[in-house]
Amino acid sequence: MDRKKKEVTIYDIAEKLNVSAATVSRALRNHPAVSAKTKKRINDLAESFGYQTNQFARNLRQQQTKTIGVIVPRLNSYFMATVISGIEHVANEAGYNLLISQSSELPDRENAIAKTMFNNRVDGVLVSLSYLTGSLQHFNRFSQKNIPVIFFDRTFETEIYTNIRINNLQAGYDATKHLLEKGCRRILHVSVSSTHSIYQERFKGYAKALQEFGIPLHMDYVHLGDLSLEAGIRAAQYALELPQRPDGIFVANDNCAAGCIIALKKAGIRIPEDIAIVGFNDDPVCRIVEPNLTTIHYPGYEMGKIAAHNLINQLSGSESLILTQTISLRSDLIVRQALN
Amino acid sequence: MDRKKKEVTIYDIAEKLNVSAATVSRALRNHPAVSAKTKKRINDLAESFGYQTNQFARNLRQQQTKTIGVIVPRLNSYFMATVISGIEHVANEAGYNLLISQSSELPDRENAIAKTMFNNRVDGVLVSLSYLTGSLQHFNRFSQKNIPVIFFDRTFETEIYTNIRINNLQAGYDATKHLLEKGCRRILHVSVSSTHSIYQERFKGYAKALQEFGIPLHMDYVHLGDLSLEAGIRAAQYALELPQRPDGIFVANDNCAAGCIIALKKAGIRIPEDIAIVGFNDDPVCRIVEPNLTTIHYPGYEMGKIAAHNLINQLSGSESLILTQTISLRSDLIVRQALN
DNA sequence: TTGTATGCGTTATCAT
DNA sequence: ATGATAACGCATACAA
Repeated sequence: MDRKKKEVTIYDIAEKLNVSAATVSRALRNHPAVSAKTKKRINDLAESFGYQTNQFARNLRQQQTKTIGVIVPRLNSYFMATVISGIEHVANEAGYNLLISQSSELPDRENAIAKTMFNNRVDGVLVSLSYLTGSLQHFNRFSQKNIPVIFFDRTFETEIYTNIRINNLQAGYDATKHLLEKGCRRILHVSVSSTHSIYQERFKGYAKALQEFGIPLHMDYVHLGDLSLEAGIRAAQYALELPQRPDGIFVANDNCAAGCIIALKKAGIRIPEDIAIVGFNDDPVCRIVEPNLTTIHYPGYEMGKIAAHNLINQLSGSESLILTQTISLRSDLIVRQALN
Repeated sequence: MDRKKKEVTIYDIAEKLNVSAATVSRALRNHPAVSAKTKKRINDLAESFGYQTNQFARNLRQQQTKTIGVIVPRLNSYFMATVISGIEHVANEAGYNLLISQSSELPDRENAIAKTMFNNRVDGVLVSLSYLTGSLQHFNRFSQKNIPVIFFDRTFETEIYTNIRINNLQAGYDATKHLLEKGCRRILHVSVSSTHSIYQERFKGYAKALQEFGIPLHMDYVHLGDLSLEAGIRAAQYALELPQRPDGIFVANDNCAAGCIIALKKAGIRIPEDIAIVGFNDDPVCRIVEPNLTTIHYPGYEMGKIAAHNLINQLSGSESLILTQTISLRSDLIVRQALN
């Protein structure tokens, strides 16, 4: 390894200044039990030496890494970028680093990432699950060592971890009710075949709204795909092939809704006059697609901040008992498709 | 720190098996100088103990982290997600971890991130710069310690680092020439006020195409913003206020181009009949906006793979000399707005 | 306020 | 093929 030069250590500084390494160590961390004068001498020399603390030695000694692992299904959505910004904001302030990885919606990748992060001794983990993750057992390794794991957005029913999400039932209800109030009576619900309750909750909200309006629930009016833009195009085809064409569609994701709109318009359907559409997330695409998409605003940035806060609290808390809970954030309907 | 249980170490295994820690260490790493029999005994016990190597101790000892830092301006673009996927693909295969951070286009954040990564002793760094980064001196700390840094996409002219980019001049030329061939004669160029040559190169390509067609270059026909969707809307207003309304616009980013299209259509302009538009990147938004956007396809995934490959080669290379170079990837025009 | 001594868990060197 | 030992750089308990 001839590439790396020798590092400057606290011993080098100590020797030069005729103090002990312990004092240097303390001074560098601004420990109160060091005189202002020595602190200054030490810090000045450290600066001029270009000294950098060796995090490994520190980690090894302190048994903690000041690193938080973040596992998300995909990095390429506006929503995720927003959540991560929120996480970064809080983590940086508290002096934590982030180790970010994407599972690409692959449960196996998710497992591999969890293992890697575990081996790298992250202090805690923030996770949004892939669609098809069927169990949480790959996170057992963390819980066994009392390493906190918090799930956000794509969560899974659990007793032992904290979940942070929005009230998906309410959101699904609001979205569907909006369509009903606009006069829609045959509402298609486009979602994903996922193991996560959040999609089931959105469906329940949909069902609840229908029920309130005395409209029977038909499973023909529930179409499952992968919520991609392409899936939206397929959903549109499905909608048009239905014996009774829908007059409203509630899509569980904006990009998918955009695909839907495009395909429907290509088929000569007028939006929202013939079919009104509501999406989910409040992605920038809502303002690009025409007509602009009515959607559920999802507080991604806040979710990220809250998730990080919560995790860091658990980390710094003296409590050995981790209190698990479900935190629910508010989400609101944003109306954009003017009808009538 | 009562949260953490005591870790299992190689000593625990050694003691139980009546061998030395050195042997355990070797066996765990599959070192040839350990008999198959002992290897098996050790690995079996390690498994049942739930042993995990302590990366810090290893890092401390080996003076390397097997971690690559990735600094990007923003995580919320399809393009970046694609590049990162490419990086991850290669890094994972080679056993490297990724430390990903976004500068949010803030040079100060970029500097802070670089510092943090440096302190965390990343083995190497992959960077796409923020718009306003004016110098590369915050990366000096890396070069001083012979830690390789590679820039991709948003690069800066440099003699000491490797740059990976597309041929922006050619791309700008292709985009503009396409408009010219479609009959446009007053072409507005919308870009960003950035310190990076990539935008200057695109501009040069634009200028070169104009020249070839014998059209004088007017700086009134170059509009600088921040390439956001909103900037696109502003650019559209600018275009409409020009004494001679443009009949073509070459925008250096798809999202911005989408904003442009939306605003122009709202003003009653027909696209591409009145004004034809070409974007840059081949973002999914190209297929959502109407009419679909003609653009430059940018090989993000390949760029990510090449960047990671190159870095890892430098890392594992026995060469102490790092050969800096500029790698140029091919990019192609994708025509979507059918005109005539 | 400062110093001494030790351990964190691993790996490399040198013996055996 | 295996073992003993030192070293990586830092932080802490304890002593002074």
